[in-house]
Amino acid sequence: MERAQLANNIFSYFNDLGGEIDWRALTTPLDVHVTEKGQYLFQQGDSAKRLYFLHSGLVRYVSVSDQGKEFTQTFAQAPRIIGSTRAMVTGSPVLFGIQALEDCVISSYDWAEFYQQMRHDNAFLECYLHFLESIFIAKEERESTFVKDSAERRYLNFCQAYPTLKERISQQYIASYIGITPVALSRIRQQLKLSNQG
Amino acid sequence: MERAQLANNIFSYFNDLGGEIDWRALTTPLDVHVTEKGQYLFQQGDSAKRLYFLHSGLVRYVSVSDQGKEFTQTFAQAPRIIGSTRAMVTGSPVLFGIQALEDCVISSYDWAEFYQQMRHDNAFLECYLHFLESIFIAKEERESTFVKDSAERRYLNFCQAYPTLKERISQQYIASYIGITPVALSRIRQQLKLSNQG
DNA sequence: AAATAAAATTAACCTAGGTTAATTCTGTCC
DNA sequence: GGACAGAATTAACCTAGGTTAATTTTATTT
Repeated sequence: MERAQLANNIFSYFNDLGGEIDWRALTTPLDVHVTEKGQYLFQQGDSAKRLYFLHSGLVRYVSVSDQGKEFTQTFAQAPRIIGSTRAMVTGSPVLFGIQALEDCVISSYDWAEFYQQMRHDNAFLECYLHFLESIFIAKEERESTFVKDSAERRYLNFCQAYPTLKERISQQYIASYIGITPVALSRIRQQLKLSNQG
Repeated sequence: MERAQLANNIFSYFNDLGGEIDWRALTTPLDVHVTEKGQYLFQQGDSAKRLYFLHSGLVRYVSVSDQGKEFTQTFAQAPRIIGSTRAMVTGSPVLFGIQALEDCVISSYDWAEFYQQMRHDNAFLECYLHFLESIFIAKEERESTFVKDSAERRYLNFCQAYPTLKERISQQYIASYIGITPVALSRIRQQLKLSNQG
């Protein structure tokens, strides 16, 4: 894909958030990354002060606990902004890695430069604001499902919310997304199968 | 407290998020609410399309599961913006109630009007954007603690992060904030006492 | 198609935290 | 200061999900 084409993907993604953004102020060069299935765009602990955009493919945000257990925070499908708001804003190391679950085309801008150039555009600020609102709402819903629902409910919710993802993602990652072990997920699926047969 | 004084509290809170906001565009009238200890500002399921500001006091965001169990999402201390971003943005009923843990003075603006009047001010957008970034980051950290840490760790984290809150809040609410029962929290405290004595 | 590796299932056992209920402690109201 | 209510503790028992390990299924590679 051409660089100009990639940039256009990003521009129209932002515009679709509800604005008429004037992109002429943007002169920051765009980087292109091709990440193969299984590989990491960046690892937990890295510095990741860039705004990434997933043009094609599928990734997961993985964070690893002190005890070495992997936990999937999010799945993200193209086309979408990806990356760590926290790392971009605070400059601190990322709390999760981004792993490609399928071959991906990803591009990126340096966030500080991007924001410096675009912050004077009202339409841009409004779009970015809507983006932040949407990811906040998603996190809030996720928080609620973790505390209120059983693992079985969380699995059913996932299947209902992401019927297509369910087919593209291996079960171990679904388990790590709903916060249980693959063994427990298998058990739950077994029980569901039995109870559905009546 | 005078209405003008209350409005100034809100203005300077926003300004402190890093901007020079021109508030002259704002003509929306401000409402004043006085909420006594134990009372609710609004209940889960209500429509809450206002931007609330907590001038004094302490509240918790409470959501109740289908099985009738209470869960505390957040504690918020004055001075702070409170309310539901989700309800303001989507217009859907709130997923949590706000309960006063101490007597509170709260004021509010209709969000849609407020935003309509202020959205043309770049400095305002930037400040609100920083606010959204900060609440998103807080949620992300909370998500991570829920999945990675044991209840004991979560309790210790809470005590370290909010040493003063710990004294002001009854244990049952701390338990519901870290996602366990009061009985379990009591057990954990007991174990900590024992292990600290060596 | 055979060989290998990775993923999913199943079973046996274990543990953190839930549940219920009795008991003590801490207010706060008259 | 006595009486009552709500909060916290403790104990006994229960359950969802973790752990380990053996077995089968499914994907990859040659």
